[in-house]
Amino acid sequence: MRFGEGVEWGVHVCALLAAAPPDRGLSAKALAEFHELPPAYLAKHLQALARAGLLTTSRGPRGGYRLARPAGEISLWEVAEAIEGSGPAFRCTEIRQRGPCAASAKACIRPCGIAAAFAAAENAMRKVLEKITIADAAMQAASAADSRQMAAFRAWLVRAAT
Amino acid sequence: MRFGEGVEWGVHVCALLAAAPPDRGLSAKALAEFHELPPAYLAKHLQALARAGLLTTSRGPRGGYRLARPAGEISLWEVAEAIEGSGPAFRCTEIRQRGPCAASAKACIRPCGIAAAFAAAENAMRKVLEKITIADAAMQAASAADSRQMAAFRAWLVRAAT
DNA sequence: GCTGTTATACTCGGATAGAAGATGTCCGAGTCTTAACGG
DNA sequence: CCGTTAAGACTCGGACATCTTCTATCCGAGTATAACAGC
Repeated sequence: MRFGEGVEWGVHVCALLAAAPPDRGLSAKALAEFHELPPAYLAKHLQALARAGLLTTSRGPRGGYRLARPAGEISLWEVAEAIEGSGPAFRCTEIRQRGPCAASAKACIRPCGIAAAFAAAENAMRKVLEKITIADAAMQAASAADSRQMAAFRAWLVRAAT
Repeated sequence: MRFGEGVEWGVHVCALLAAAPPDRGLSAKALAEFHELPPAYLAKHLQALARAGLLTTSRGPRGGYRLARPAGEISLWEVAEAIEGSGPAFRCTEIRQRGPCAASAKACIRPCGIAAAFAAAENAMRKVLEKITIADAAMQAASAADSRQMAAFRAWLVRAAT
């Protein structure tokens, strides 16, 4: 059970976009450069975020990505789901209905208890991630940075927005 | 983010072993037959469970697997971890330390806020799964079964223990 | 000087390879059973 | 009739293929920009 690498990238990128001026998009190339990520592959995940409605895109020169909603209204769960897909983590294949002692189909109207347990666990995880927003992540990152890093960040922003 | 198929198999198999007589092991072949699972592949997961100390093995004729502990002391989390591995679901690669605005190593003594958020979410899921035991799963399965299925199960048990 | 047009460069978007992990299968090592054999 | 022993069959254990998913990359489609020519 593991999250793909793209989830980490997606959250960091969204936090970066939250700190950028909202009237101006950041290109995939700039976003990749900021974290030294492979530009083409990051672009793939950015497309997934755009398809999910978390980012809006502008093409052409001075185009790029920006947050589709205020950062406080985008949860970490939405980002993870946009990149990883929306299926449940535990997929019950109903093996109780197979084999020599198969349960009758009538008895299987209620979901399998094991699947229900994992679904409850996944819900608990989802609830935590739904309560944490991109704004929270950006705030934490900003508070952890010293003045030197903040100055470097501002300088990078104006350069990336050229 | 998803659990492998082996986790489902492992939990079902452990629940089955919980219902079997504790003085007598069940072979991998019998366990596979019960759910119509590929025997060789299920054996692989059974080995993982044995390595993790959840099952004990006996070789030779009339050998097989049995629970190493009472079913009420084996949690679903332990089963999942034994099969999937113990690493964290979200692995922070510290991309904040890379790029033109890299955070200083000194500022990174405290863990990344994003990684902490995902770790908290994973802990929430783990806590739920730690509270649910194999005994609970076996009980639910038994209560969902009708009398016909219970009779078939008992008949299968004596045949598998031949 | 202003406006319309056109060429350009920059951006996203989906289609296309490669690597890693999960899935599935096989045969050898080990051991308990069992039955034959000798005492 | 009993103890010993050796063969046999059954079991687990790890090494060996196959396949899906994740990772990584490239080139074409589309658009705002900016230069340029005409008025």
